Amino acid sequence: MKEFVKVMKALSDINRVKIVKLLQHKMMCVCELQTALRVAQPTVSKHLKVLENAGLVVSKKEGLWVNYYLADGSASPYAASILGNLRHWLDHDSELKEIIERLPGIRRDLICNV
Amino acid sequence: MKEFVKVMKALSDINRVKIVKLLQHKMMCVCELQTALRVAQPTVSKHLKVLENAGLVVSKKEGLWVNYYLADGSASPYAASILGNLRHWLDHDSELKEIIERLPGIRRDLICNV
DNA sequence: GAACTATATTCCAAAACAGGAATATATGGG
DNA sequence: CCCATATATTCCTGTTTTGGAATATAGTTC
Repeated sequence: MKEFVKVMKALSDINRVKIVKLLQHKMMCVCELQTALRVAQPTVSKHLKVLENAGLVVSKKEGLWVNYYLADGSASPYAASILGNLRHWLDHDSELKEIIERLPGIRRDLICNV
Repeated sequence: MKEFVKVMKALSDINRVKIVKLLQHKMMCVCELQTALRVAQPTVSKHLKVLENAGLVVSKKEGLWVNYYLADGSASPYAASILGNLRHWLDHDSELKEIIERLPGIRRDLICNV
């Protein structure tokens, strides 16, 4: 029950849903997500923590960056199921489409000083 | 997006999830749910409003009572899908099982002065 | 229509939540 | 070791959410 509610809670914030939908396209680091969502860096970090805790995303530290990926669902059957649904849900959301269009230009090598 | 988040928000409260799971067994009125959940009557009414607004339950006024049923999902594809999953999810939750056991004894004709 | 009753609404207090500024942590390069 | 940088954490503030007490509403019965 608690696990289920945790997944629901994680997806009951618009920015966190956006993050999940963005990660469907490619793995992203915090600074890329920050640019995509136009919010402060700590805000993104905290949302990612909630999502990871619910088993919806996973992180992999790679050098100075932390890359975030969609979870495979093995951590939570609820997360797995909703992630499956979200693969086709919300694809026509205008707010989301606007971000997806900007996505190709959002690259860490342009945001950071690589 | 807003519709999806609304469904997630509706199911991100433990008492509301309990209500959905209880309605899988039978339609119930407010006073029966109140007894089942052991919370105040306005609390139940408000939770039901949130669930109905998300397309997860429907209400039918019948005399002095208002009966609540699981929605058929026609109001929201997100609600429909999650309701489908919830049909088998959480069946082994202990907190929920405790309520289900009490369920046969929770009848409006015993609670109210019919 | 007056009394009763099941439910909804309003109002309030406590708790949880979201966002950003400031700060801490950790990794890489000199 | 020191500096720069990407991310995490802490702290604070404003907002939302939850729950119950009090009240309003609507339907039933007499």
